[in-house]
Amino acid sequence: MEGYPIGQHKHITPPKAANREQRSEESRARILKAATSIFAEKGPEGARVDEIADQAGINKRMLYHYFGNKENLYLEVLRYNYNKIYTLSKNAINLADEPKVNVARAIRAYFYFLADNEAYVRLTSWEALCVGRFTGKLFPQFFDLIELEFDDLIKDGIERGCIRPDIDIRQAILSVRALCLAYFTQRKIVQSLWREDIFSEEMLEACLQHILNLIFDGLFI
Amino acid sequence: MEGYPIGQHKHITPPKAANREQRSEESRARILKAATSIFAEKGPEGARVDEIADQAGINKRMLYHYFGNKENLYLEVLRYNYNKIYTLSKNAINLADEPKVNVARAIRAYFYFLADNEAYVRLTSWEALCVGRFTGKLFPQFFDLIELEFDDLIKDGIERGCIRPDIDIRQAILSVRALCLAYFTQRKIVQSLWREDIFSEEMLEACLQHILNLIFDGLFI
Amino acid sequence: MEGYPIGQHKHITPPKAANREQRSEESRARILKAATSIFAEKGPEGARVDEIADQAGINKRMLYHYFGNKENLYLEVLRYNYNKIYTLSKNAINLADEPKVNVARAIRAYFYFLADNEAYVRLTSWEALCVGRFTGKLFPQFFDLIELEFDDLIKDGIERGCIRPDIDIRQAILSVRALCLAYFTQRKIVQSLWREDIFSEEMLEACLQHILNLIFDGLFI
Amino acid sequence: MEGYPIGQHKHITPPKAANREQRSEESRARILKAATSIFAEKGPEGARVDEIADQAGINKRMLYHYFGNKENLYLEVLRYNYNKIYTLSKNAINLADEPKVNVARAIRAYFYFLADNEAYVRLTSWEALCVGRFTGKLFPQFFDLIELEFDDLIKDGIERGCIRPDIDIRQAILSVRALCLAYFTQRKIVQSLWREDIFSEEMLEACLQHILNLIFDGLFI
DNA sequence: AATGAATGAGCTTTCATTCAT
DNA sequence: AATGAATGAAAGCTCATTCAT
Repeated sequence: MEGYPIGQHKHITPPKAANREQRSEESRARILKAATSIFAEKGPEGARVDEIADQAGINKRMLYHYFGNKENLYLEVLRYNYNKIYTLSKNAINLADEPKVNVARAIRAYFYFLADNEAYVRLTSWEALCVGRFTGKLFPQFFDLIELEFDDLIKDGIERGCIRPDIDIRQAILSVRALCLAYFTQRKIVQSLWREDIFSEEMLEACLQHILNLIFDGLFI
Repeated sequence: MEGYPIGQHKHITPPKAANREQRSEESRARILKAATSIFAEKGPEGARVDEIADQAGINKRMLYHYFGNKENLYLEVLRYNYNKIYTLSKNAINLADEPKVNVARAIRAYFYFLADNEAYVRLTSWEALCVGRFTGKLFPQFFDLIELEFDDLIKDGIERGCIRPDIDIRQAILSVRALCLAYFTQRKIVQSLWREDIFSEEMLEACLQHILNLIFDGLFI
Repeated sequence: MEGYPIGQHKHITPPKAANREQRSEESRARILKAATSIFAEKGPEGARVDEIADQAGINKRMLYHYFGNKENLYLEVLRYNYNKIYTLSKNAINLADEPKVNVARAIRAYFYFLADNEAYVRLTSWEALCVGRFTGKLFPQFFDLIELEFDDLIKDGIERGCIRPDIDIRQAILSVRALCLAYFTQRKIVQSLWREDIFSEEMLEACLQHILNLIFDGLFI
Repeated sequence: MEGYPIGQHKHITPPKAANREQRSEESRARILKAATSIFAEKGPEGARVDEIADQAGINKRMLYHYFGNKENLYLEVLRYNYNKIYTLSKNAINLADEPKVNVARAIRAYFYFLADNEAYVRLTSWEALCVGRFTGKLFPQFFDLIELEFDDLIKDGIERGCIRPDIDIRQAILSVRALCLAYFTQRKIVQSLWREDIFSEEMLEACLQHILNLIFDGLFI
């Protein structure tokens, strides 16, 4: 629609084909983006194919051309969004650092990722609820990866004597995950209870500190 | 519901009206029960009125007679199920005991309530996601009530010097809630990761202990 | 519900039966009244049996007991309301008077009857439209009666030389009927066009005069 | 609808888009036609969407695609049919002619329009009855237009001394309308009373003459 | 005579998906 | 590659009517 950058449309040998491919890629991306926002907002059952097509600005038929059907599109949306967090967790850990530093950094990274990615937060929530009805088979795989990632870290912490040796790693991960997600899954409810703006820098940081304190020291003295 | 005044329940002539009313009440209850299970399972959008009527063993028309429409039925289901936890929380606290004991008892009660009431767990999850689309105005009220309940308890704990004075009560409640719920909202996913049966007595108790440890001491030494 | 008037329940030999009959008659009447107003307002298709029962303050089941079904109730309503006008037309004509006086009196009686009986006006309108779908076989009978009534009057007028001899009686009746009905069938539309209150005494009289002028002299000079 | 600019309609390559648009327009028209006949026959409440779709030979879904919902379709039907008469009334009056000629011509045009457009006759009747329940807001607008149209004509007649000066224009219009409509709204009833075929040329002309006589001279001598 | 509970058929409307170009 | 028109199955809801007391 915006046309080609001037002087570029002759560069690649079979221009039309390349162009087609490019536009095709663009369409796919637009669909995926629209689908992400709508599936996140309304869930796999509430989302309407028409609405997605509309928001993507493409013909509904193309959506079927690229993604087959609604369920498959939903799956693709999940895959697309889950990949984001995977790359994230990879960079958070550096075994050269102290365990506490690593854990704090990983939690911080995760927490702010969630703050920035409402769609991700909601998609995982929908999936947790729709397990068995609408896929729900994708997330466990990612959980496994994360467990793998943290496994070494926590074992290292236990060896170095700074993490309780009786910790169940899976439970620990689940707990951290739950603590971080809570603010964002309950976003609107929480917002209505708090007086302040939850998404202010200070508030987010305060929440994160609360979580870190809890992880490191518990609520009781 | 109010029953007969004591001493009268053996009178021979069964009042016809009462019988009618009783059957009506029974039907309402059957609908509510079926609706609870199906709304919990499939959410407000995924649930089908036909299915609810079928499962309740009544004619769909009666459902509309008693509850007006689907959304209102959903609301009634929420009300009905939320009331359960409200009465629960009322009985958990006894300010004569030590704060730690109170907190442990309240968390335990809450945790096992969740373990026993999958429907409740799922209903709150749906509501968190559907806020603004399908009601979502009911839960905050209950949250308020719980906050009120715990407020005194935690303040008492702070005064007695066994709870960190810098604790934000609302965050603390949110965290405890999140930690307990996590096992059950992620039920199926978790189940697929754990080898053992999550709902075995030992496993449940282990999970609860993990949460209590975390609350009392954190993960780190 | 209000009980029997004190001291009266022993007067008539089989008291209960008489009373029953009386209450039964009362119920029938209440149903008929409610049905009239609702059928008039919403037509045979728009009317709801529930609404009629509600407005009559009786159990829906009784309505079926007394009238069999909706269509039959509708028919009974028509019969009941058509009878009113029949008795009316009987008293309007007196062959001793001059034809012009008779006609004026008959039209006046008819016009004011319509003004007072919105239900009648609307019921005939519905029936005209629903002919073949919901009865519509009742009105023609009444039309016949009226024709009979007027026949003599107009023939008399023709003989006496004050009515055009080439008049088609049936057309004349139809025209008068149409002219009178127009104000009331178009009631709401007309009301929205006129500034004044259509149902004020003066306005009604003015309309009637217009019709009489038209009948006696036409619009043109 | 606007057709191709003259001289272009023989171009060979049939533009695909145009073809599509054409088919779409055709479907819309088919729906409108079927809806007209069924709404006219059974009224806004009695008409069934399924029946309309069937008669139009299209899938019910398209009906909703084009017209949104039943009520809106009904409105569109009214608009479509009311337009016919509007264009009619525009051409009937020519102030160069004598008032009597103009009035006779207008009435004649109107009368035969009604004879040819049973749907129009019935639609206005339904609307008069359903005012406030199903729209009923469209007709008054057209009445206003017609009033405007005739206003000059009748004022002219009064000035020239051939129309009674005390005539209320609105009443006159209402009366003429009522007289003409009567034959057709009461069509089936009338038919059952008359021996002859009402829609024979002679009969129609006789009815029209009766109306004109009434307007010009009244029934009485 | 009177009633509340119950029903099945049918209504309007919605949705994911496919056809034809 | 892209599109508007079309579809059938199913959803939520309503209604006249009957059952059981």
